[in-house]
Amino acid sequence: MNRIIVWHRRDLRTHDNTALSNALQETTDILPLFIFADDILKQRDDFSPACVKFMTESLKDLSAQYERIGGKLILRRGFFLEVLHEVVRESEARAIYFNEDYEPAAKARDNDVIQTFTKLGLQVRAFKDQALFAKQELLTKQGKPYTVFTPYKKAWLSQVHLIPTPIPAPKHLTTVAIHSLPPLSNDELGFPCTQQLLVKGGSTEGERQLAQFLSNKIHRYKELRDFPALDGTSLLSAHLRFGTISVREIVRRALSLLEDAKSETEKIGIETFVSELIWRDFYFQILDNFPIVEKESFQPSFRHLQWENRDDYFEAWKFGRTGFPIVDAAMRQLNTTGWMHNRLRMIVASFLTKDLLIDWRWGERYFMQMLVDGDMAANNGGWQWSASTGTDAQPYFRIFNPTSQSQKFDPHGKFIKAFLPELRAVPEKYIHAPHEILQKSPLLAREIGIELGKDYPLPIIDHAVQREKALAMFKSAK
DNA sequence: TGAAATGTTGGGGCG
DNA sequence: ACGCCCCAACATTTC
Repeated sequence: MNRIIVWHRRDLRTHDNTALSNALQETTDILPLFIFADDILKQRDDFSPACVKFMTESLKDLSAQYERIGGKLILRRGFFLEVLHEVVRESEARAIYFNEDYEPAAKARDNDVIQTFTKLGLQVRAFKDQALFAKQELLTKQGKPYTVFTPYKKAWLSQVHLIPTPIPAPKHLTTVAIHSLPPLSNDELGFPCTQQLLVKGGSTEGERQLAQFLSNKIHRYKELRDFPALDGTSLLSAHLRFGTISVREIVRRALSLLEDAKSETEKIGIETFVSELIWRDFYFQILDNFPIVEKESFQPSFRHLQWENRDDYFEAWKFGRTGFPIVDAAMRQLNTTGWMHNRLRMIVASFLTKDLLIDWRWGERYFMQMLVDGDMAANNGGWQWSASTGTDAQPYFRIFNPTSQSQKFDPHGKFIKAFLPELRAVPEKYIHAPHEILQKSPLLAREIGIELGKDYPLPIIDHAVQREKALAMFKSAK
């Protein structure tokens, strides 16, 4: 019997899937498996309904892909090890193949699986798939993992020729008939989702999104990506999170566009986008090589910062009631759509940590509970960067001014007004700091019919004051 | 992948 | 004509 279980986790596609294509080199008798894992669903509070929704949509698409080529995706629910035991017994498979993961809990689980089933005589193999370079493939001259992005990026680019050519989806395989659950919904999984997601799951959708980005948007990526009112970003984050697209495929196509780029801006657009993918690899290898970052600041000197951690400020931040329009609009975008523009993620993270003086881990967890693309490595890396506690973090004294960030990146308040309808009548001049209407033009407030402090909150803090407090907090920790 | 504070320069008003 | 002051614009330093 030459039957291989291909255990899907965050690689919900059949094309250019390393574990699957390796299995197919040995047999066409494939048992594609996905486990709705109680290990995760029951015990973690950092997995979002939005993620679950994207995942279930992606599983439907994956299921259809397998059916098209003669196979069948087997869905099961339970604890990982128990389900794997069942499936191994029922299918009489000789091997389990999967794509490796870099989160501490997942690594522990996978080691467990390798140990357990190797002992039972199965062949268990883990493949690199979600990253282009991972683990310790790129090391400094001293033989240590990189902790600074720029030299990491240089090393990454010098090895770019090693990235394997993507493998097309298989044409045919067969799956033995064993029991499979019907696709489960958000409600059935205990994660009811009320958000209106901007992106749909599934690799069919991922490919569509990618094609659109590469043909229409990547050329102006550098110019437009910082403006949340514009559609300048790739919107591929959730697809990358669940592996509904192959990152190798993205890089290969981006680089081939680079070869025949006509203008300098076009080149820079493509390079900037690839650079973002390098950040993604960078944070995978940080989490893998320095797993302490999951729980603690990377910088030892910043592990005992005296955060104020005021609950009332945290609530105001979460629900977009801080009185800083750009922050509030951003948080409402997150709450209602499960996604937030990258520039805004930096603004709200700086605001939470350096204006509200709240521990970055509170924000990190809230993002994981709300984001459709929540990925531990990237989310943790981003938060630690913003909080100045991480590898290659911004210096602690680099503190965003929420109002000037707003003026710079949402100059007409178009994004703000899209998510804060109560401010629609506020003129451009005041949209970034509406409370100034009270001091500078009290008549205007009546004219536009808005009562500040009631219809929209007054600023809950004074940026200049909080900035000084943040500087003092960091200085005393040093 | 900042912002604020401080320093420098140069033009224009003015005695 | 000249020095002085003011201040905007820009540059540099500091947090």
